[in-house]
Amino acid sequence: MDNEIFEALFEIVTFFNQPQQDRDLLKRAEISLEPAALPIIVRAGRQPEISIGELANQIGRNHSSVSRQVDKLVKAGWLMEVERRDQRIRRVTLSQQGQRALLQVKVAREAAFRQRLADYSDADRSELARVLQRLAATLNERG
Amino acid sequence: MDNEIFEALFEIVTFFNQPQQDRDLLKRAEISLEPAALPIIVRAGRQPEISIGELANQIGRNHSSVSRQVDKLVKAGWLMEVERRDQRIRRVTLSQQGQRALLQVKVAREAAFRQRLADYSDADRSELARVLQRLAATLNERG
DNA sequence: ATTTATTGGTGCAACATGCACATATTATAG
DNA sequence: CTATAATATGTGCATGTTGCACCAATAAAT
Repeated sequence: MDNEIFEALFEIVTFFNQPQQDRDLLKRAEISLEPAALPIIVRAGRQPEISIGELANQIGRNHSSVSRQVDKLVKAGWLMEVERRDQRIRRVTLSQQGQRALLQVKVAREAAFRQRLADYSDADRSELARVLQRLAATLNERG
Repeated sequence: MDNEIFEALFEIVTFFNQPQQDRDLLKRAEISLEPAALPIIVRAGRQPEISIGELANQIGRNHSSVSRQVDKLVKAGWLMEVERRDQRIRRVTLSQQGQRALLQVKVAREAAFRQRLADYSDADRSELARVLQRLAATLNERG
């Protein structure tokens, strides 16, 4: 049965992994943000004061690459650097502009998604919300 | 409530979007496949006889880039070219080797995922499977 | 038969990435 | 307290990937 759960999840995740959607989205929202930057923005939104190393680790790119991407995003005003307690660690947080951008991305994604749920009754939605929320919480435990 | 559904999905999708996992995975499975090639393999698995253009559109990269990636994957034996009915269109399908690789990736992802479900009872799993399968089917309707 | 549209391949310049190494800071050992 | 090790990031450089503009081949439309 875990197999079925996983198969379905694989389909769902694959469906959402369509950078083309994000491009159109960013264009429509008139946000001048390269799609390559989105993973950084998303993670900065989930985890304020995230460090270069944590970003690199989560996104799966070399820290040097992430460092240079973050340079750009800070310069462009999407991220803000936080005061350094440990001087080695550069931590960044979404700026207000960044938060607005992330929100717009979510809203646009949601709009595209909402259409697909047309056939769901209120009870269906309620169940879906409950099940997904638990799954999200489970996945985010620990690591 | 749709908002909550979407928030949870966003979290779940973000969790799975960790290329680092795929790297480790491919290494453990001893599959010499660059992570950049995975989206192509995955989509070829979902949609046999997929064309360069469809791949490019779904993955969000330029067709020229995809064309060159596909060159490599064919050369390396992961993909097979299908006989051309329309001579303009190059269609590819997973080779047996490619199918095995995709399966291994799924199995490895599943193993990492399964650990997280430790707290789910059989009933919980059953419900999760049912709800996710319906969602996956809903998302895959039409285009 | 001619024109138009579709599909994808190629040269080229720009950008992004990883590696190896350097630097700065903090933690640890003695 | 000092010396050493560990951590976190930044930089130069070589390599790889990407998109753009254009071209060639094929198919569809007029």
